[in-house]
Amino acid sequence: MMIGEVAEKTGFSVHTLRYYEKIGLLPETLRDAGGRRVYGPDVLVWLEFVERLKQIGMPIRDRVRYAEMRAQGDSTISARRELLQTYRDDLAKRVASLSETLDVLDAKIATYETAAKCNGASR
Amino acid sequence: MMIGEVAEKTGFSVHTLRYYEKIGLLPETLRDAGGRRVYGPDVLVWLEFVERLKQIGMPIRDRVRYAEMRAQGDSTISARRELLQTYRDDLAKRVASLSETLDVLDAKIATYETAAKCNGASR
DNA sequence: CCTTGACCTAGAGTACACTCTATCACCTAG
DNA sequence: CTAGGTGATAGAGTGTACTCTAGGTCAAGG
Repeated sequence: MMIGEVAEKTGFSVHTLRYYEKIGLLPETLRDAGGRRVYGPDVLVWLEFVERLKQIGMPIRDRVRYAEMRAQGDSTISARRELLQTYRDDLAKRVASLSETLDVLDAKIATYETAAKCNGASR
Repeated sequence: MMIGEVAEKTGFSVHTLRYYEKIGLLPETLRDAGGRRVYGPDVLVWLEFVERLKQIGMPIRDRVRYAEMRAQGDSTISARRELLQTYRDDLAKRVASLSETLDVLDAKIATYETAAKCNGASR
């Protein structure tokens, strides 16, 4: 796979993919004779996971840290577990809080609908 | 209430509160004889809601837009409802996706624990 | 051959949302 | 009456995470 295809499949832009490689979030890839990056299919799985880490609000620095540990192999497993655990617990709280906000929004929207109806009826 | 007290009660910094006023996210407040802002208790309720809008990822521009509509009164109710509805629907999707990610993380953490145990047993 | 399009690098620029600095005014307690 | 704390303004600076530009290489199709 060339970089354009990876971009298309993952939703990251070509620029972003090169940027991710530069900061160490993606491993350095093989190059073809012309110096162009050639990716294996594994990168898609990894990028999908990175996208998840991004969506839970893990800052890029920690994503890089995680990527570096992953590259170092099994010796970093417990550190990786701890890192994920921290974000997992945080995420659980955030999901709870967001669910609550969902209810608040629904209530607010409901009052707006009532208000609109009353206006409509009275005029 | 002076600005410091509002900051303490809401968790926003004094700087941020003044910034919010400048961009229109907070209404201009009354001032005392010395030119200092004097807030009523309502501002706490509003700021709590603003905080929620922030946490669901509404960009500050839309928060300001919402604040401006609110200040304009009842004529903007349906526009406000629409704006909230958009973010509500988005939020519902995000909550679902984050719950999924929570499962992914739990699974990952579980495999790390298994890996650690196996290593531990073999050594 | 030459154009088109995908790729390359290094590095500058952007958007967002604050966050801080410098410098000043005012009030209260010691 | 002065020191400390809180308030004020305008505007500069920061951190995060991209995003884009300039200037170039390379392979394939017309």
